[in-house]
Amino acid sequence: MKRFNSSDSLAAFISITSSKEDRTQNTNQGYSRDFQAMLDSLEEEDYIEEANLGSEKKRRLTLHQVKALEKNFEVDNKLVPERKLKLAEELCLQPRQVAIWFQNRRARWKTKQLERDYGTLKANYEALNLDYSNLEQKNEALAQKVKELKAKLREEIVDSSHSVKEECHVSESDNHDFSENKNSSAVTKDHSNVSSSNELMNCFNLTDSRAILGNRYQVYQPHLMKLEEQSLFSAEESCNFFSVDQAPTLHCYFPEQ
DNA sequence: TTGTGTTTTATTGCCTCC
DNA sequence: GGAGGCAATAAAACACAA
Repeated sequence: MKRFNSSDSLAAFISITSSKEDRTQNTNQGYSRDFQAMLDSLEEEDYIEEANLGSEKKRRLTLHQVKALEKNFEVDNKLVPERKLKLAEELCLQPRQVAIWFQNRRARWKTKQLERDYGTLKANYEALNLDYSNLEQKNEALAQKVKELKAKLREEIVDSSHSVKEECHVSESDNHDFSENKNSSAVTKDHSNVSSSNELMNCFNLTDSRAILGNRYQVYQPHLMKLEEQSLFSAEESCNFFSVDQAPTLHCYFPEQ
């Protein structure tokens, strides 16, 4: 527990009188010598009276004292006992007053530092928030674009499916002999009937959407199923219709192989 | 002049370190 | 256990609008 001792009162009195000196220096310039003396005596009476009454009224430090303390605080915000005593002596203050001033000054500095940190964090948060909003907008735009492209792709698939059906119907009537006259050995794996296969492939000369479609086989599989369902061709015959990567042949395409 | 909000000085109680 | 730091708080001093 820290308590004042008897020397503190004396130091307080010294502090008070020194404050008076500074104050008169600061405020009473420009008066006549007599008037100045009168003011000095009046103020001295006041201070002595206060001191005699044991008044413990707070007295603000003079500008000179505060400036000196601030300067020392900038050098080091902690006080070692030697520096405290030296400062107290230089500024006509109690060592305790110097210690208290530094303590309060540290508290003020800490508060300011917290405010600065808060400001920095707030600025960082706002910048980050802005970045996030921008990214979110870009993300939404990209999602919209993907949606549009998917819709477009669907349309193209539907269109091509219709055209395949129509073309196949036409082919069925035109090449009726092909499907009827052939027997199981008509289409052989030696690919002898190249010309007719070319014709057939022409029927399926689909719009080359290779640029759009990544995996043609998968994409066109439903069409293949429809063709099979309609019994337009045998399973073997329907093979390889969409293998546009190769020269049009009647090679069967077996994904397992 | 006065009420009110802010700043500064000082106290108190607790904690840590040597 | 004493010295010193810190947080919380009191109280005086100060600033300022009405």
